[in-house]
Amino acid sequence: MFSKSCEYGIKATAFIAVEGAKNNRVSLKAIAKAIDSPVAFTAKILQLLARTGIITSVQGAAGGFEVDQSKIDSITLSQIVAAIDGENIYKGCGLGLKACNANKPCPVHDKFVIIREELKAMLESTTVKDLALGLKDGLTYLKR
Amino acid sequence: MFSKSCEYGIKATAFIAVEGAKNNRVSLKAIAKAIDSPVAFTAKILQLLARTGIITSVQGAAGGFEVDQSKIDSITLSQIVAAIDGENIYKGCGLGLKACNANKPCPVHDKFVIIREELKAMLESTTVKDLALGLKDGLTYLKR
DNA sequence: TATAAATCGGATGTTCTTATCCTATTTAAA
DNA sequence: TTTAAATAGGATAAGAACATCCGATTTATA
Repeated sequence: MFSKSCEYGIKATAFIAVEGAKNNRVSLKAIAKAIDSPVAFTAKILQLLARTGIITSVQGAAGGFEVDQSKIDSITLSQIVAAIDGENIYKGCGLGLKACNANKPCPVHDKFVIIREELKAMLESTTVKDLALGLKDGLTYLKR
Repeated sequence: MFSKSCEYGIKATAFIAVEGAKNNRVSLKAIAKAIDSPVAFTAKILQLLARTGIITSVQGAAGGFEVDQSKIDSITLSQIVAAIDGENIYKGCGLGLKACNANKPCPVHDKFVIIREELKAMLESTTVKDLALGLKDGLTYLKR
């Protein structure tokens, strides 16, 4: 469904948010360990998320990554996915046709419209806070 | 959502079904032209679909591809997708975790279960006949 | 029976995603 | 002010997906 980059990005953001709630700034290494991802590759994704403003990076010794605690209610899964994979997952045609729309539908258009609308609604209504809540309480997991 | 191979496979099957309803056996070239896909690459996908039994291939002069008209009601989108992309789209975890399930859910598990169930239901309930109907009547399109 | 049209399938090439490596820069703290 | 710990980011490598090439095989038809 999502690219591996995107999966890492979602997990990383969730982890950073949880630790942030405990006032812990987390390092790249700690993130990669927590979400079981390759360190250097994860760095690229974190840089991208930082440039997009979804997370904040702090350079230098004792540096690391944070998510603005005042924003965890407004940053959505949709924004993370858009930053990494683009919006094609829930906007593009199910058969990859550029000209596909209600006026010139592909054979699966009507069937996919419903799914994609729901996917979009779900991504837009799920916040970083939502992701973090279960994690914080140990109800959900990030590994394997 | 699907791989490019899968998109070609779905389009090709739909096209073959429509022509089959008119008693036309279609060649690789004709298929690639109709669905605007690379010829040799499309050949591989058609071979795969033929091996899986979703379509039938006829070798030699005047050969080509067909779909058994008695099966167009029972062959589903789900089967085409499974043959080409596997079942991970609607079975796998949204974050790519192998151990993710209701007992050990990832942070997006509950949100995705609903979407994936609907996607699965949609793919399983959409038959080749469904795909072909709109095309036959010129209501849906395969190109661009 | 020879020919031409078609699929089959192995080998190879290209492009994109994923992953690694290494150096530069930043910054807290000794 | 030096050191060490950390992110930034360019360069490169490995792997998978996408695509092409070409010879082998099959088969209808002239």
